[in-house]
Amino acid sequence: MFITLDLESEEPIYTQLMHQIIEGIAKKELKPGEALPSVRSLAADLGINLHTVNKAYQQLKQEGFILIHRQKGVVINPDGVAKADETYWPQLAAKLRPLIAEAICREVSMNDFLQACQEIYSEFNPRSEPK
Amino acid sequence: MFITLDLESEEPIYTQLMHQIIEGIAKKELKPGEALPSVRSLAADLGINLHTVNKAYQQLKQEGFILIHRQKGVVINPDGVAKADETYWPQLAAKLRPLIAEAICREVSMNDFLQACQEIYSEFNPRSEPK
Amino acid sequence: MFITLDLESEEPIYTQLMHQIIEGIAKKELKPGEALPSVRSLAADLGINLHTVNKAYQQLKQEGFILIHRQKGVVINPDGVAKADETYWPQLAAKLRPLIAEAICREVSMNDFLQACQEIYSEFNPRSEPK
Amino acid sequence: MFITLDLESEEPIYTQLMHQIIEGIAKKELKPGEALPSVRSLAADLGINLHTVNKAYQQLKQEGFILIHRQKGVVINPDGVAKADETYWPQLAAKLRPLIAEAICREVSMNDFLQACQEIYSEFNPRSEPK
DNA sequence: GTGGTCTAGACCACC
DNA sequence: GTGGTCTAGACCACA
Repeated sequence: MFITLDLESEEPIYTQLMHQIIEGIAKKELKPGEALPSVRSLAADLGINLHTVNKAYQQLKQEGFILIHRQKGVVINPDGVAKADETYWPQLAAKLRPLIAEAICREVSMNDFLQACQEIYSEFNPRSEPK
Repeated sequence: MFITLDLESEEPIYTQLMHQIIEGIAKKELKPGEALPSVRSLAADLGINLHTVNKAYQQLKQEGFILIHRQKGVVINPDGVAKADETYWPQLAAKLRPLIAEAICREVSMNDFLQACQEIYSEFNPRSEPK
Repeated sequence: MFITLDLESEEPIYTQLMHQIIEGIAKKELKPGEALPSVRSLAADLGINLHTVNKAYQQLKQEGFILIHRQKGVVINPDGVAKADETYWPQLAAKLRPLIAEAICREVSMNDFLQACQEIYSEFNPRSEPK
Repeated sequence: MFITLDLESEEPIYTQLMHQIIEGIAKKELKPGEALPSVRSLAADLGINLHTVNKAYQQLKQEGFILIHRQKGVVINPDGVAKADETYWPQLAAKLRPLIAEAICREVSMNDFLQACQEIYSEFNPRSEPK
Protein backbone atom coordinates (compact mmCIF):
# COMPACT_ATOMS: atom_id res chain seq x y z
CA MET A 1 0.00 0.00 0.00
CA PHE A 2 1.70 3.11 -1.23
CA ILE A 3 0.54 6.57 -0.43
CA THR A 4 1.31 9.42 -2.74
CA LEU A 5 0.61 12.98 -1.76
CA ASP A 6 0.62 16.10 -3.90
CA LEU A 7 1.77 18.86 -1.60
CA GLU A 8 0.99 21.46 -4.24
CA SER A 9 -2.58 20.38 -4.71
CA GLU A 10 -5.52 22.50 -3.72
CA GLU A 11 -6.83 19.53 -1.81
CA PRO A 12 -5.74 19.57 1.81
CA ILE A 13 -3.16 16.97 2.67
CA TYR A 14 -5.30 15.36 5.33
CA THR A 15 -8.14 14.73 2.87
CA GLN A 16 -5.71 13.33 0.35
CA LEU A 17 -4.55 10.94 3.04
CA MET A 18 -8.11 9.98 3.90
CA HIS A 19 -8.93 9.34 0.27
CA GLN A 20 -5.87 7.21 -0.26
CA ILE A 21 -6.69 5.06 2.72
CA ILE A 22 -10.32 4.72 1.67
CA GLU A 23 -9.17 3.76 -1.80
CA GLY A 24 -6.85 1.19 -0.25
CA ILE A 25 -9.81 -0.32 1.58
CA ALA A 26 -11.92 -0.24 -1.58
CA LYS A 27 -9.17 -2.03 -3.46
CA LYS A 28 -8.92 -4.61 -0.68
CA GLU A 29 -5.26 -3.75 -0.28
CA LEU A 30 -6.18 -2.88 3.27
CA LYS A 31 -8.26 -5.61 4.85
CA PRO A 32 -10.55 -5.38 7.86
CA GLY A 33 -8.55 -5.77 11.06
CA GLU A 34 -5.29 -4.92 9.34
CA ALA A 35 -3.01 -2.52 11.20
CA LEU A 36 -2.12 0.91 9.91
CA PRO A 37 1.14 2.66 10.69
CA SER A 38 1.21 4.79 13.79
CA VAL A 39 0.62 8.49 13.47
CA ARG A 40 4.28 9.16 14.15
CA SER A 41 5.74 6.68 11.71
CA LEU A 42 3.36 7.56 8.90
CA ALA A 43 4.05 11.26 9.38
CA ALA A 44 7.77 10.56 9.26
CA ASP A 45 7.44 8.37 6.17
CA LEU A 46 5.45 10.98 4.30
CA GLY A 47 7.47 13.89 5.60
CA ILE A 48 4.44 15.71 6.88
CA ASN A 49 3.23 17.02 10.19
CA LEU A 50 1.97 14.77 12.98
CA HIS A 51 -1.18 16.82 13.29
CA THR A 52 -2.01 16.27 9.65
CA VAL A 53 -1.89 12.49 9.93
CA ASN A 54 -3.78 12.63 13.18
CA LYS A 55 -6.53 14.73 11.66
CA ALA A 56 -6.96 12.25 8.83
CA TYR A 57 -7.08 9.31 11.26
CA GLN A 58 -9.57 11.03 13.56
CA GLN A 59 -11.86 11.78 10.66
CA LEU A 60 -11.61 8.25 9.29
CA LYS A 61 -12.41 6.95 12.75
CA GLN A 62 -15.43 9.19 13.01
CA GLU A 63 -16.71 7.95 9.67
CA GLY A 64 -16.24 4.36 10.77
CA PHE A 65 -13.39 3.34 8.47
CA ILE A 66 -10.85 2.69 11.19
CA LEU A 67 -10.59 2.07 14.91
CA ILE A 68 -8.04 3.70 17.13
CA HIS A 69 -7.03 1.64 20.12
CA ARG A 70 -4.76 3.08 22.76
CA GLN A 71 -2.70 -0.05 22.78
CA LYS A 72 -3.23 -1.95 19.56
CA GLY A 73 -2.77 1.18 17.53
CA VAL A 74 -4.76 1.92 14.41
CA VAL A 75 -6.60 -0.81 12.56
CA ILE A 76 -9.03 -1.01 9.68
CA ASN A 77 -12.51 -1.47 11.08
CA PRO A 78 -12.80 -5.28 11.37
CA ASP A 79 -16.59 -5.13 11.05
CA GLY A 80 -16.35 -3.39 7.72
CA VAL A 81 -17.62 0.08 7.15
CA ALA A 82 -21.12 1.18 7.95
CA LYS A 83 -23.18 0.42 4.91
CA ALA A 84 -24.92 3.07 2.89
CA ASP A 85 -27.78 4.36 5.00
CA GLU A 86 -30.43 6.98 4.47
CA THR A 87 -28.02 9.80 5.26
CA TYR A 88 -25.50 8.58 2.71
CA TRP A 89 -27.44 9.02 -0.50
CA PRO A 90 -28.27 12.69 -0.17
CA GLN A 91 -24.66 13.40 0.72
CA LEU A 92 -23.48 11.54 -2.33
CA ALA A 93 -25.99 13.38 -4.49
CA ALA A 94 -24.81 16.72 -3.14
CA LYS A 95 -21.26 15.89 -4.18
CA LEU A 96 -22.23 14.47 -7.55
CA ARG A 97 -24.59 17.24 -8.60
CA PRO A 98 -21.96 19.89 -9.32
CA LEU A 99 -19.86 17.40 -11.25
CA ILE A 100 -22.81 16.32 -13.33
CA ALA A 101 -23.97 19.87 -13.93
CA GLU A 102 -20.56 20.81 -15.26
CA ALA A 103 -20.46 17.68 -17.40
CA ILE A 104 -23.78 18.63 -18.97
CA CYS A 105 -22.54 22.16 -19.67
CA ARG A 106 -19.60 20.59 -21.45
CA GLU A 107 -21.95 18.47 -23.51
CA VAL A 108 -20.95 15.17 -21.97
CA SER A 109 -23.69 12.67 -22.71
CA MET A 110 -25.19 10.64 -19.90
CA ASN A 111 -23.68 7.52 -21.35
CA ASP A 112 -20.19 8.98 -21.48
CA PHE A 113 -20.53 10.10 -17.90
CA LEU A 114 -21.79 6.74 -16.71
CA GLN A 115 -19.04 5.00 -18.59
CA ALA A 116 -16.44 7.14 -16.87
CA CYS A 117 -17.92 6.14 -13.52
CA GLN A 118 -18.01 2.54 -14.56
CA GLU A 119 -14.35 2.53 -15.54
CA ILE A 120 -13.30 4.04 -12.26
CA TYR A 121 -15.49 1.61 -10.33
CA SER A 122 -13.86 -1.25 -12.18
CA GLU A 123 -10.40 -0.06 -11.20
CA PHE A 124 -11.31 -1.03 -7.66
CA ASN A 125 -12.68 -4.45 -8.49
CA PRO A 126 -10.13 -6.19 -10.62
CA ARG A 127 -12.21 -9.16 -11.69
CA SER A 128 -10.10 -12.02 -10.46
CA GLU A 129 -7.71 -9.91 -8.51
CA PRO A 130 -4.75 -10.90 -10.65
CA LYS A 131 -2.03 -9.89 -8.25
CA MET B 1 -33.51 31.38 -11.72
CA PHE B 2 -33.42 31.12 -7.97
CA ILE B 3 -30.26 30.90 -5.99
CA THR B 4 -30.21 29.39 -2.56
CA LEU B 5 -27.16 29.60 -0.35
CA ASP B 6 -26.38 27.82 2.86
CA LEU B 7 -24.38 30.30 4.87
CA GLU B 8 -23.70 27.66 7.52
CA SER B 9 -22.20 25.19 5.10
CA GLU B 10 -18.56 24.19 5.03
CA GLU B 11 -18.59 24.94 1.33
CA PRO B 12 -17.48 28.49 0.68
CA ILE B 13 -20.23 30.82 -0.42
CA TYR B 14 -18.51 31.70 -3.66
CA THR B 15 -18.29 28.04 -4.72
CA GLN B 16 -21.93 27.51 -3.82
CA LEU B 17 -22.72 30.45 -6.06
CA MET B 18 -20.60 29.04 -8.87
CA HIS B 19 -22.27 25.65 -8.60
CA GLN B 20 -25.73 27.15 -8.62
CA ILE B 21 -24.98 29.14 -11.73
CA ILE B 22 -23.43 26.14 -13.47
CA GLU B 23 -26.50 24.11 -12.54
CA GLY B 24 -28.66 26.88 -13.94
CA ILE B 25 -26.80 26.64 -17.22
CA ALA B 26 -27.07 22.85 -17.20
CA LYS B 27 -30.80 23.12 -16.62
CA LYS B 28 -31.08 25.62 -19.47
CA GLU B 29 -32.62 28.10 -17.08
CA LEU B 30 -29.72 30.33 -18.01
CA LYS B 31 -29.27 30.49 -21.74
CA PRO B 32 -26.15 31.48 -23.69
CA GLY B 33 -25.98 35.24 -24.06
CA GLU B 34 -28.38 35.80 -21.20
CA ALA B 35 -27.46 38.52 -18.74
CA LEU B 36 -26.65 37.84 -15.12
CA PRO B 37 -27.31 40.35 -12.37
CA SER B 38 -24.55 42.81 -11.58
CA VAL B 39 -22.22 41.99 -8.72
CA ARG B 40 -23.80 44.65 -6.60
CA SER B 41 -27.40 43.73 -7.18
CA LEU B 42 -26.81 40.02 -6.76
CA ALA B 43 -24.85 40.64 -3.59
CA ALA B 44 -27.69 42.77 -2.26
CA ASP B 45 -30.29 40.16 -3.24
CA LEU B 46 -28.40 37.39 -1.52
CA GLY B 47 -27.40 39.48 1.45
CA ILE B 48 -23.71 38.83 0.94
CA ASN B 49 -20.72 40.96 0.14
CA LEU B 50 -20.13 42.10 -3.40
CA HIS B 51 -16.58 40.79 -3.28
CA THR B 52 -17.88 37.31 -2.69
CA VAL B 53 -20.10 37.54 -5.75
CA ASN B 54 -17.22 39.02 -7.68
CA LYS B 55 -14.96 36.13 -6.77
CA ALA B 56 -17.50 33.64 -8.05
CA TYR B 57 -17.96 35.62 -11.28
CA GLN B 58 -14.21 35.92 -11.84
CA GLN B 59 -13.75 32.20 -11.42
CA LEU B 60 -16.65 31.38 -13.70
CA LYS B 61 -15.20 33.74 -16.27
CA GLN B 62 -11.83 32.06 -16.02
CA GLU B 63 -13.40 28.67 -16.58
CA GLY B 64 -15.27 29.94 -19.60
CA PHE B 65 -18.83 29.81 -18.30
CA ILE B 66 -19.49 33.53 -18.45
CA LEU B 67 -18.13 36.64 -20.07
CA ILE B 68 -17.69 39.95 -18.37
CA HIS B 69 -18.75 42.43 -20.95
CA ARG B 70 -17.80 46.08 -20.77
CA GLN B 71 -21.21 47.24 -21.78
CA LYS B 72 -23.69 44.51 -21.11
CA GLY B 73 -22.22 43.51 -17.78
CA VAL B 74 -22.06 39.81 -17.06
CA VAL B 75 -23.50 37.32 -19.54
CA ILE B 76 -23.56 33.57 -19.99
CA ASN B 77 -20.94 32.64 -22.56
CA PRO B 78 -22.89 32.92 -25.84
CA ASP B 79 -20.67 30.35 -27.53
CA GLY B 80 -21.53 27.77 -24.92
CA VAL B 81 -18.94 26.37 -22.59
CA ALA B 82 -15.77 24.77 -23.87
CA LYS B 83 -16.57 21.15 -24.56
CA ALA B 84 -14.92 18.37 -22.66
CA ASP B 85 -11.32 18.19 -23.81
CA GLU B 86 -8.40 15.96 -22.95
CA THR B 87 -7.75 17.87 -19.73
CA TYR B 88 -11.33 17.47 -18.55
CA TRP B 89 -11.57 13.73 -18.15
CA PRO B 90 -8.66 13.23 -15.77
CA GLN B 91 -9.97 16.08 -13.65
CA LEU B 92 -13.39 14.49 -13.55
CA ALA B 93 -11.88 11.14 -12.67
CA ALA B 94 -9.88 12.70 -9.84
CA LYS B 95 -13.08 14.09 -8.36
CA LEU B 96 -15.09 10.91 -8.89
CA ARG B 97 -12.51 8.46 -7.57
CA PRO B 98 -12.89 9.31 -3.86
CA LEU B 99 -16.66 9.21 -4.15
CA ILE B 100 -16.60 5.85 -5.84
CA ALA B 101 -14.02 4.45 -3.43
CA GLU B 102 -16.22 5.38 -0.50
CA ALA B 103 -19.27 3.93 -2.23
CA ILE B 104 -17.47 0.64 -2.68
CA CYS B 105 -16.45 0.58 0.98
CA ARG B 106 -20.09 1.08 1.81
CA GLU B 107 -20.98 -1.87 -0.39
CA VAL B 108 -22.84 0.18 -2.95
CA SER B 109 -23.08 -1.90 -6.12
CA MET B 110 -21.95 -0.43 -9.40
CA ASN B 111 -25.51 -0.44 -10.64
CA ASP B 112 -26.79 1.45 -7.62
CA PHE B 113 -24.08 4.03 -8.08
CA LEU B 114 -24.74 4.43 -11.78
CA GLN B 115 -28.43 4.73 -11.11
CA ALA B 116 -27.82 7.54 -8.65
CA CYS B 117 -25.81 9.37 -11.30
CA GLN B 118 -28.49 8.74 -13.85
CA GLU B 119 -31.19 10.19 -11.64
CA ILE B 120 -29.23 13.32 -10.98
CA TYR B 121 -28.38 13.68 -14.64
CA SER B 122 -32.06 13.40 -15.46
CA GLU B 123 -32.92 16.22 -13.07
CA PHE B 124 -31.18 18.52 -15.49
CA ASN B 125 -33.02 17.30 -18.56
CA PRO B 126 -36.62 17.46 -17.42
CA ARG B 127 -38.24 17.27 -20.86
CA SER B 128 -38.00 13.84 -22.36
CA GLU B 129 -35.08 14.67 -24.61
CA PRO B 130 -34.11 11.02 -24.84
CA LYS B 131 -30.63 9.89 -25.80
CA MET C 1 -10.11 52.26 -42.78
CA PHE C 2 -11.99 49.74 -40.76
CA ILE C 3 -12.16 49.73 -37.03
CA THR C 4 -12.80 46.55 -35.14
CA LEU C 5 -13.46 46.55 -31.44
CA ASP C 6 -13.55 43.66 -29.04
CA LEU C 7 -16.12 44.60 -26.45
CA GLU C 8 -15.19 41.62 -24.32
CA SER C 9 -11.54 42.47 -24.16
CA GLU C 10 -9.82 43.50 -20.96
CA GLU C 11 -8.52 46.50 -22.87
CA PRO C 12 -10.77 49.54 -22.48
CA ILE C 13 -12.70 50.41 -25.60
CA TYR C 14 -11.26 53.90 -25.80
CA THR C 15 -7.70 52.61 -25.87
CA GLN C 16 -8.64 50.07 -28.51
CA LEU C 17 -9.98 52.95 -30.55
CA MET C 18 -6.81 54.97 -30.02
CA HIS C 19 -4.64 52.05 -31.04
CA GLN C 20 -6.64 51.39 -34.17
CA ILE C 21 -6.35 54.99 -35.26
CA ILE C 22 -2.65 55.09 -34.50
CA GLU C 23 -2.21 51.90 -36.49
CA GLY C 24 -4.16 53.49 -39.33
CA ILE C 25 -1.73 56.39 -39.32
CA ALA C 26 1.25 54.05 -39.14
CA LYS C 27 -0.09 52.13 -42.13
CA LYS C 28 -0.61 55.38 -44.01
CA GLU C 29 -4.27 54.50 -44.42
CA LEU C 30 -4.91 57.74 -42.59
CA LYS C 31 -2.86 60.56 -44.05
CA PRO C 32 -1.91 63.87 -42.42
CA GLY C 33 -4.69 66.38 -42.84
CA GLU C 34 -7.27 63.68 -43.55
CA ALA C 35 -10.60 64.07 -41.77
CA LEU C 36 -11.85 61.61 -39.18
CA PRO C 37 -15.54 60.92 -38.59
CA SER C 38 -17.25 63.12 -36.03
CA VAL C 39 -17.60 61.86 -32.50
CA ARG C 40 -21.30 61.30 -33.04
CA SER C 41 -21.10 59.42 -36.31
CA LEU C 42 -18.22 57.23 -35.21
CA ALA C 43 -19.99 56.38 -31.99
CA ALA C 44 -23.09 55.48 -33.95
CA ASP C 45 -21.13 53.40 -36.46
CA LEU C 46 -19.39 51.42 -33.75
CA GLY C 47 -22.44 51.19 -31.54
CA ILE C 48 -20.64 52.63 -28.56
CA ASN C 49 -21.08 55.58 -26.28
CA LEU C 50 -20.31 59.15 -27.34
CA HIS C 51 -18.15 59.66 -24.30
CA THR C 52 -15.99 56.72 -25.23
CA VAL C 53 -15.18 58.07 -28.67
CA ASN C 54 -14.65 61.49 -27.22
CA LYS C 55 -12.22 60.21 -24.65
CA ALA C 56 -10.17 58.48 -27.33
CA TYR C 57 -10.13 61.63 -29.48
CA GLN C 58 -9.15 63.85 -26.59
CA GLN C 59 -6.29 61.60 -25.70
CA LEU C 60 -5.10 61.35 -29.28
CA LYS C 61 -5.22 65.12 -29.51
CA GLN C 62 -3.20 65.47 -26.34
CA GLU C 63 -0.56 63.14 -27.69
CA GLY C 64 -0.38 65.11 -30.92
CA PHE C 65 -1.87 62.56 -33.31
CA ILE C 66 -4.94 64.55 -34.27
CA LEU C 67 -6.30 68.08 -34.17
CA ILE C 68 -9.80 68.93 -33.10
CA HIS C 69 -11.23 72.02 -34.75
CA ARG C 70 -14.57 73.35 -33.69
CA GLN C 71 -15.60 73.80 -37.27
CA LYS C 72 -13.51 71.57 -39.49
CA GLY C 73 -14.01 68.66 -37.18
CA VAL C 74 -11.34 66.11 -36.42
CA VAL C 75 -8.30 65.73 -38.66
CA ILE C 76 -5.07 63.81 -38.58
CA ASN C 77 -2.29 66.16 -37.51
CA PRO C 78 -1.15 67.64 -40.83
CA ASP C 79 2.34 68.31 -39.47
CA GLY C 80 2.83 64.69 -38.63
CA VAL C 81 3.21 63.44 -35.11
CA ALA C 82 5.78 64.80 -32.73
CA LYS C 83 8.92 62.80 -33.34
CA ALA C 84 10.48 60.63 -30.70
CA ASP C 85 12.00 62.91 -28.09
CA GLU C 86 13.87 62.35 -24.89
CA THR C 87 10.67 61.60 -23.00
CA TYR C 88 9.61 58.95 -25.50
CA TRP C 89 12.33 56.40 -25.07
CA PRO C 90 12.00 55.81 -21.33
CA GLN C 91 8.25 55.46 -21.76
CA LEU C 92 8.75 52.89 -24.49
CA ALA C 93 11.27 51.05 -22.36
CA ALA C 94 8.83 50.96 -19.44
CA LYS C 95 6.23 49.31 -21.66
CA LEU C 96 8.66 46.92 -23.29
CA ARG C 97 10.41 45.76 -20.14
CA PRO C 98 7.58 43.59 -18.75
CA LEU C 99 7.05 42.02 -22.17
CA ILE C 100 10.71 41.22 -22.54
CA ALA C 101 11.01 39.92 -18.99
CA GLU C 102 8.17 37.50 -19.60
CA ALA C 103 9.66 36.45 -22.92
CA ILE C 104 12.94 35.62 -21.19
CA CYS C 105 11.12 33.59 -18.54
CA ARG C 106 9.52 31.66 -21.38
CA GLU C 107 12.93 31.03 -22.89
CA VAL C 108 12.36 33.15 -25.96
CA SER C 109 15.76 33.96 -27.44
CA MET C 110 16.66 37.54 -28.22
CA ASN C 111 16.65 36.75 -31.90
CA ASP C 112 13.18 35.26 -31.81
CA PHE C 113 11.92 38.29 -29.95
CA LEU C 114 13.53 40.73 -32.35
CA GLN C 115 12.18 38.78 -35.28
CA ALA C 116 8.66 39.03 -33.88
CA CYS C 117 9.10 42.80 -33.61
CA GLN C 118 10.48 42.94 -37.10
CA GLU C 119 7.55 41.08 -38.56
CA ILE C 120 5.06 43.35 -36.89
CA TYR C 121 7.01 46.41 -37.96
CA SER C 122 6.94 45.16 -41.52
CA GLU C 123 3.17 44.78 -41.45
CA PHE C 124 3.01 48.55 -41.32
CA ASN C 125 5.43 49.18 -44.14
CA PRO C 126 4.32 47.07 -47.06
CA ARG C 127 7.34 47.50 -49.27
CA SER C 128 5.83 49.00 -52.39
CA GLU C 129 2.42 49.64 -50.96
CA PRO C 130 0.71 47.36 -53.45
CA LYS C 131 -2.88 48.12 -54.32
CA MET D 1 15.73 41.03 -4.67
CA PHE D 2 14.39 44.52 -4.15
CA ILE D 3 10.93 45.55 -5.08
CA THR D 4 10.09 49.14 -5.78
CA LEU D 5 6.52 50.27 -6.22
CA ASP D 6 5.19 53.55 -7.49
CA LEU D 7 2.02 54.10 -5.52
CA GLU D 8 1.19 57.14 -7.64
CA SER D 9 1.35 55.28 -10.92
CA GLU D 10 -1.62 54.54 -13.12
CA GLU D 11 -0.50 50.95 -13.19
CA PRO D 12 -2.23 48.98 -10.45
CA ILE D 13 0.01 48.01 -7.58
CA TYR D 14 -0.65 44.33 -8.04
CA THR D 15 0.50 44.39 -11.66
CA GLN D 16 3.60 46.33 -10.70
CA LEU D 17 4.31 43.62 -8.17
CA MET D 18 3.75 40.90 -10.77
CA HIS D 19 6.07 42.60 -13.22
CA GLN D 20 8.78 43.06 -10.64
CA ILE D 21 8.67 39.42 -9.70
CA ILE D 22 8.69 38.32 -13.33
CA GLU D 23 11.66 40.58 -13.93
CA GLY D 24 13.36 39.06 -10.91
CA ILE D 25 12.90 35.62 -12.44
CA ALA D 26 14.14 36.84 -15.81
CA LYS D 27 17.24 38.28 -14.15
CA LYS D 28 17.82 35.00 -12.35
CA GLU D 29 17.69 36.85 -9.04
CA LEU D 30 14.80 34.56 -8.20
CA LYS D 31 15.65 30.96 -8.95
CA PRO D 32 13.26 28.06 -9.53
CA GLY D 33 12.23 26.57 -6.21
CA GLU D 34 13.25 29.64 -4.28
CA ALA D 35 10.81 30.83 -1.64
CA LEU D 36 9.02 34.14 -1.83
CA PRO D 37 7.97 36.10 1.25
CA SER D 38 4.56 35.32 2.69
CA VAL D 39 1.69 37.57 1.68
CA ARG D 40 1.63 39.10 5.11
CA SER D 41 5.32 39.83 5.42
CA LEU D 42 5.64 41.18 1.90
CA ALA D 43 2.60 43.37 2.40
CA ALA D 44 4.09 44.69 5.62
CA ASP D 45 7.48 45.30 3.97
CA LEU D 46 5.94 47.20 1.09
CA GLY D 47 3.43 49.01 3.26
CA ILE D 48 0.47 47.77 1.25
CA ASN D 49 -2.50 45.59 1.98
CA LEU D 50 -2.11 41.85 2.12
CA HIS D 51 -4.98 41.41 -0.32
CA THR D 52 -3.07 43.35 -2.92
CA VAL D 53 -0.08 41.07 -2.54
CA ASN D 54 -2.38 38.09 -2.58
CA LYS D 55 -3.96 39.19 -5.84
CA ALA D 56 -0.54 39.44 -7.47
CA TYR D 57 0.45 36.02 -6.16
CA GLN D 58 -2.78 34.42 -7.31
CA GLN D 59 -2.35 35.79 -10.80
CA LEU D 60 1.29 34.72 -10.97
CA LYS D 61 0.23 31.27 -9.82
CA GLN D 62 -2.43 31.10 -12.48
CA GLU D 63 0.12 32.03 -15.16
CA GLY D 64 2.49 29.37 -13.93
CA PHE D 65 5.27 31.55 -12.55
CA ILE D 66 4.90 30.49 -8.94
CA LEU D 67 3.42 27.69 -6.89
CA ILE D 68 1.54 28.12 -3.68
CA HIS D 69 2.72 25.30 -1.56
CA ARG D 70 0.84 24.10 1.49
CA GLN D 71 3.93 23.73 3.56
CA LYS D 72 6.66 25.86 2.07
CA GLY D 73 4.45 28.83 1.29
CA VAL D 74 5.04 30.55 -2.02
CA VAL D 75 7.88 29.40 -4.27
CA ILE D 76 9.10 30.12 -7.78
CA ASN D 77 7.90 27.36 -10.06
CA PRO D 78 10.70 24.79 -9.77
CA ASP D 79 9.98 23.42 -13.24
CA GLY D 80 10.53 26.82 -14.77
CA VAL D 81 7.78 28.67 -16.53
CA ALA D 82 5.82 27.14 -19.36
CA LYS D 83 7.73 27.80 -22.51
CA ALA D 84 6.34 29.95 -25.27
CA ASP D 85 3.56 28.00 -26.91
CA GLU D 86 1.25 28.67 -29.79
CA THR D 87 -0.99 30.87 -27.66
CA TYR D 88 1.92 33.02 -26.52
CA TRP D 89 2.99 34.57 -29.78
CA PRO D 90 -0.32 36.13 -30.78
CA GLN D 91 -0.64 37.56 -27.28
CA LEU D 92 2.81 39.05 -27.53
CA ALA D 93 2.04 40.46 -30.97
CA ALA D 94 -1.15 42.05 -29.67
CA LYS D 95 0.83 43.84 -26.99
CA LEU D 96 3.66 44.84 -29.29
CA ARG D 97 1.55 46.10 -32.17
CA PRO D 98 0.36 49.34 -30.51
CA LEU D 99 3.88 50.11 -29.35
CA ILE D 100 5.31 49.56 -32.80
CA ALA D 101 2.53 51.50 -34.50
CA GLU D 102 3.24 54.47 -32.29
CA ALA D 103 6.96 54.15 -32.91
CA ILE D 104 6.37 54.26 -36.65
CA CYS D 105 4.19 57.34 -36.30
CA ARG D 106 7.06 58.93 -34.43
CA GLU D 107 9.41 58.04 -37.26
CA VAL D 108 11.42 55.57 -35.24
CA SER D 109 13.29 53.35 -37.70
CA MET D 110 13.03 49.61 -37.41
CA ASN D 111 16.66 49.43 -36.43
CA ASP D 112 16.27 51.96 -33.64
CA PHE D 113 13.31 50.05 -32.31
CA LEU D 114 15.07 46.72 -32.44
CA GLN D 115 18.08 48.21 -30.76
CA ALA D 116 15.93 49.48 -27.90
CA CYS D 117 14.54 45.96 -27.45
CA GLN D 118 18.02 44.53 -27.61
CA GLU D 119 19.30 46.84 -24.91
CA ILE D 120 16.45 45.98 -22.57
CA TYR D 121 16.87 42.29 -23.28
CA SER D 122 20.55 42.60 -22.42
CA GLU D 123 19.74 44.18 -19.06
CA PHE D 124 18.40 40.79 -18.03
CA ASN D 125 21.42 38.83 -19.15
CA PRO D 126 24.25 40.76 -17.54
CA ARG D 127 26.92 38.06 -17.89
CA SER D 128 28.10 37.66 -21.44
CA GLU D 129 26.00 34.58 -22.12
CA PRO D 130 26.12 35.18 -25.86
CA LYS D 131 23.50 33.77 -28.18
C1' DG E 1 -24.63 52.67 -13.60
C1' DT E 2 -20.88 49.09 -14.14
C1' DG E 3 -16.67 46.49 -12.71
C1' DG E 4 -11.66 47.18 -10.93
C1' DT E 5 -8.69 48.38 -7.26
C1' DC E 6 -7.31 49.11 -2.63
C1' DT E 7 -7.75 49.27 2.28
C1' DA E 8 -8.79 47.39 6.98
C1' DG E 9 -9.99 44.02 9.93
C1' DA E 10 -12.05 39.59 11.04
C1' DC E 11 -12.35 34.41 11.41
C1' DC E 12 -11.07 29.89 9.99
C1' DA E 13 -8.66 25.81 7.93
C1' DC E 14 -4.41 23.93 7.45
C1' DC E 15 0.23 22.69 8.78
C1' DG F 1 2.78 30.45 11.34
C1' DT F 2 0.53 30.09 6.55
C1' DG F 3 -3.06 31.08 2.98
C1' DG F 4 -8.37 31.15 2.22
C1' DT F 5 -12.64 33.32 2.96
C1' DC F 6 -15.73 36.95 4.10
C1' DT F 7 -17.13 41.53 5.38
C1' DA F 8 -17.34 46.66 4.98
C1' DG F 9 -16.43 50.72 2.93
C1' DA F 10 -13.78 53.67 -0.18
C1' DC F 11 -12.26 55.64 -4.71
C1' DC F 12 -11.65 55.42 -9.58
C1' DA F 13 -11.95 54.10 -14.57
C1' DC F 14 -15.16 53.03 -17.87
C1' DA F 15 -19.45 53.45 -20.49
